Amino acid sequence: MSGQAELPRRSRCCGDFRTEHVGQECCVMGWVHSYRDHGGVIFIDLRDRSGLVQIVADPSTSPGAHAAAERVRSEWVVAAVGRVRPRSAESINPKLATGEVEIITDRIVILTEAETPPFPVDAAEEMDESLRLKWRFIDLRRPQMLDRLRRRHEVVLSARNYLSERGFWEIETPLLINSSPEGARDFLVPSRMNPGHFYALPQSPQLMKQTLMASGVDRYFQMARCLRDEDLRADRQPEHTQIDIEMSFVDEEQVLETVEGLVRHIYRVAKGVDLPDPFPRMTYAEAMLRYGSDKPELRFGLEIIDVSPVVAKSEFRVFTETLANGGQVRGINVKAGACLSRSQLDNLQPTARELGGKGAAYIIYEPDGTWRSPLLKYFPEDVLEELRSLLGGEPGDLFVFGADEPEALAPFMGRLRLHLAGLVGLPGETDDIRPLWVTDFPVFERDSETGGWQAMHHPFTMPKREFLDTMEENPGAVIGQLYDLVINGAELGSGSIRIHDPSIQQRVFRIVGISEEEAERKFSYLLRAFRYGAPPHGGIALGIDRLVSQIVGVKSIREVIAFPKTATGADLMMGAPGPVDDAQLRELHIRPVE
RNA sequence: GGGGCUGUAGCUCAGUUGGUUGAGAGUACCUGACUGUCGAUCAGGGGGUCGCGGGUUCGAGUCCCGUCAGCCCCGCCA
Repeated sequence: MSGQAELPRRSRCCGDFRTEHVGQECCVMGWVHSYRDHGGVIFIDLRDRSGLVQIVADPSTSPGAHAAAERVRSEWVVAAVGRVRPRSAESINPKLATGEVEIITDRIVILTEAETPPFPVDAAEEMDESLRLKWRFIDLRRPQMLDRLRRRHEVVLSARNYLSERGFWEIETPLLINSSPEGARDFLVPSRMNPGHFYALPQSPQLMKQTLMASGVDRYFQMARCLRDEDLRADRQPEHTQIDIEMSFVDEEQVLETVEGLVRHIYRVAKGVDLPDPFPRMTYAEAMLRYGSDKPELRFGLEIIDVSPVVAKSEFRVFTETLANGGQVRGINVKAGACLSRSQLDNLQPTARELGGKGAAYIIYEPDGTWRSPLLKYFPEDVLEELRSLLGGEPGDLFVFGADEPEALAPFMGRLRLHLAGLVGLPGETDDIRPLWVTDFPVFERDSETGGWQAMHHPFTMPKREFLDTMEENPGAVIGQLYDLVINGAELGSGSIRIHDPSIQQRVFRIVGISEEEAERKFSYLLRAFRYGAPPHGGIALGIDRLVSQIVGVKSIREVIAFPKTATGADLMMGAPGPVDDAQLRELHIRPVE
């Protein structure tokens, strides 16, 4: 009877049986993946996380096992005791790793019966994601999903090993901390014992890990949960995990070397590939000019090129007037883009506006060497030729242009580049992995609302030495010791060398408009710690969810998180967030507004 | 806060300009048959608030408005 028989001892996982085990007595346990009842002999494919193995129940030799096998249904949990035997040549199943053997059972123990699952575990087609999330425990049974969990484990384990071997200590920092109003919106946790006071869940352990450096920890890491109450995306969840790293007595170069080594190690262990050594580097300024993004996708070209001097010689008013007003015109050579359909070309204009541009113009260099474009009448032949030369045009290419003031043009061209790449099928199916350090980020940027200066990364970023004397004069020009790790167009990590000198810190706070009282209130313990002797230090945080989703080749980080949330922040399996009792609220001194 | 896409048996989907389909297919499920299958096969059966609400119409799965849910994007995410 279900759940009552004495549990036999499992001898091996289902997927591990091979011809070398033939003749062995064995006991396997798992879920009934499928069964084939031939009236006489019954076959059961038994599944655990290692794979499938075929169990055979023969009524002529084991009527008891056969009777149990007759009752069995999909996803029941059973144990089968028997013996490994080779399959006959005709019945070998090359699709199964265990396909050369099978287990002839003389005893089947039904461990648990199961309701019919809401969707099949071996579903060929993709299910609706909300269904998968509601029944996540079934969804995770799918071999593909278990494999992703395993690979995530391998990423985390390999990171732990690598860092530990290099003297990093894994240290946990609190989840209940104080709120700091700038940056992302905090998740708040009311304090029962302190009416009207709240904890916040950490957006990152930033201040705490820097404090650990002041404590002399020297090298720290943590698999850190980070929580932000902001809107979700395919690559953003309200809680995500970072490999959080901080090192003392190092400069930028040493941090980059360490992190590169770590990331190469992870890819070697979890994906079996060797990444370039060293990673290529590009400054922020160059990335914005050539790729229109601070996270360039390098798996294809389609670089952005300034064509202002050339198109200035055309009579196309949109271009010439933009140039006259201090703007620029930049172009992209979409290799082999002349094959785009008429409707795709017509859609460029509205699409460009959706991407935040003023518009997009195009010129086609036909395979036969002739030109085609609505703009042809404005472009003399020699200007076209000059354009072609500048853009490296070959027959069959498509040139697409945008015009605007430089600050708006760069990000627009970046989005346009990715859109155009998609139209011609780039990057396509490829094993290419293109890591990149983007360095030399500005420390300060204009606040779009107030117009004042704010920290681009965070206010603890150390400006490069050459800007230290003069940073108040032109904050916008100050480059920081700031670096992002980008792989295939995704930002996988971000870090910096931090300010450890209280006087520099004070000046930076002044530039971003944080008063001494405010700084003392928000960052009290860190600033206090630094007054008592802080080492030079820096670090980085790598997003594990993004890293793993890239390693296993999925678009959304939800595919590599066991229990992720929907775009509205709901957990469909557990039904969170949900209402709470009035009594709970009273205890926390909270009353709903309304 | 805004834009786009999707919503029809347990699951994946089809469903023509609104009317012969009193809502279909495959699969899953249930019953029966079958001793070598591995997407088993064969026969039979049960199963639907067409996301929800309102409207237009003689008539709505189909058209209109609203709403809910999921997905993608913008804003947001130091």
